[in-house]
Amino acid sequence: MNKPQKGCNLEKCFLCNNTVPEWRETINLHKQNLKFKKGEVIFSEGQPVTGIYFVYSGTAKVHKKWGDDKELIIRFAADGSILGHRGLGSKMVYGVSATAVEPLVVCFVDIKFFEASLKTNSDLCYKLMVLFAEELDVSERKMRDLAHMPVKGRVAQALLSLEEQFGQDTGGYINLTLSRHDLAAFAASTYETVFRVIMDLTKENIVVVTGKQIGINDRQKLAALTMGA
Amino acid sequence: MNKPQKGCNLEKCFLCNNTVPEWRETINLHKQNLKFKKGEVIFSEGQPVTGIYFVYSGTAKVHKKWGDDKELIIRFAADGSILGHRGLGSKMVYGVSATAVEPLVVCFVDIKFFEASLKTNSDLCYKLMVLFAEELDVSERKMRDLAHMPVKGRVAQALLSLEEQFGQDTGGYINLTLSRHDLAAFAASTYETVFRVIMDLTKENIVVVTGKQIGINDRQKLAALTMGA
DNA sequence: CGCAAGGTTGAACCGCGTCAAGAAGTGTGG
DNA sequence: CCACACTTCTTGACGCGGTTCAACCTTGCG
Repeated sequence: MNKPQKGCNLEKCFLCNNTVPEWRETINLHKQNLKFKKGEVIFSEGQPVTGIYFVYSGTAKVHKKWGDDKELIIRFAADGSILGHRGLGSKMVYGVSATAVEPLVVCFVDIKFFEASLKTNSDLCYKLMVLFAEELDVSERKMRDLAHMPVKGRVAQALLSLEEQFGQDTGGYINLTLSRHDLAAFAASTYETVFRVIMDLTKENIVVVTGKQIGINDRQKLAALTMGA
Repeated sequence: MNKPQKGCNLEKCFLCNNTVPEWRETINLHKQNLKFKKGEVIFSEGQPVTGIYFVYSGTAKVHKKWGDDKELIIRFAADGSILGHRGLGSKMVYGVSATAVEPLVVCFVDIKFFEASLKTNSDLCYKLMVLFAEELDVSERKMRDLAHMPVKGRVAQALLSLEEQFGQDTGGYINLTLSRHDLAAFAASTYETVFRVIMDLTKENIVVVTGKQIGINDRQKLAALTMGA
């Protein structure tokens, strides 16, 4: 058994986790652990693809720009998530950006090596393919929501999915502190509108707000706002 | 060389095309050619997954419902496209519906057999994975467009992508006759609004309309409407 | 203490979805 | 071949949801 793994936490690494033990030593030769501070950019839309990242700890937002001052947050990547996997395929250019929203530790794997791993390790490839299928499913649901769901529903949906992904802290608040700007970008709306919606939800006792923390009181009612599907 | 292939057009079949020749006979045992008339449903959102479809000829829309009277068309599947591949993954339920918009001939492959093929044929699996990566890229771009692009831009985008996918007929019109309702659902808007936008574009000499046919005159100006990215 | 950055609120504007109603096609049966 | 019903097209008016702008009010920080 090869020891330190350069700090790699096997359970959280899609690559390590889906390959035979004999490969791990080789993998470690091609891995690189990286840290990012809050706000730091991991990679940017339009950049040539260099590799793929596995999140060990912290959180990153995956986002896409519109013009100079608008963005849409596609998803958040936390423990165990993969970043930059859309760099596969033909174009070899990142289609999205990734930025740390909480201090982030990732494992970087060179794209060439990752591609080679996929081609030789069919189980890894299959798992990744299934992951893609699931992400596509989510993505298409979101498209429909964006097209037809009013803002209040989108905010509700955003809060629910954040709680589902990050759980709650000891106070019952969603265990991710997000700037209101990010929340707006995630709900595909504007700062002011999201502010007003959250205020509404507070008055209706559906959510509780303390500073930047948001907690969900009435999941039932929140979910009702997302109906129509 | 095994002959008829039950009518399978190898060049257009992702499965046949990405597997070794020795497999083809086996594949043919698990294949089934099916025809659908315009308007017929291939599969529906929420149905359990039975298999995967390869389009030989004709066109289908892939769409998702919102409430009872609204839908969003995610994409169109034509020659060589795959339908129902999102049925992979864990849920085993179609997340979208597929409906023929032009008389359709498809090849149906049982999901169990397809999964087995993917697991034994790593090249096939890799190709599908790359296909997913590309679809995800498109899907995420569309999400951003839905969030930030005004209707006129989305119609422009819709027309450009339709022309790119289907080419033009002898008269220079987009080689797919689409009901205005479908066009609206594709541009994620309403019948009336799309009507007005198309009228605008006609007045500006950017597009030409004859009956249901739509032709693009000025790709430059259309593309300009989609800018902001 | 003062300035900057973000939070809070009001008001105006406007894109576009909705409704309604008439015109123009399309089909069907007598 | 016409009468009738029915769908699709076309256009106008209206109003709501949500973005935008701008002002004022906090809070943190050097």
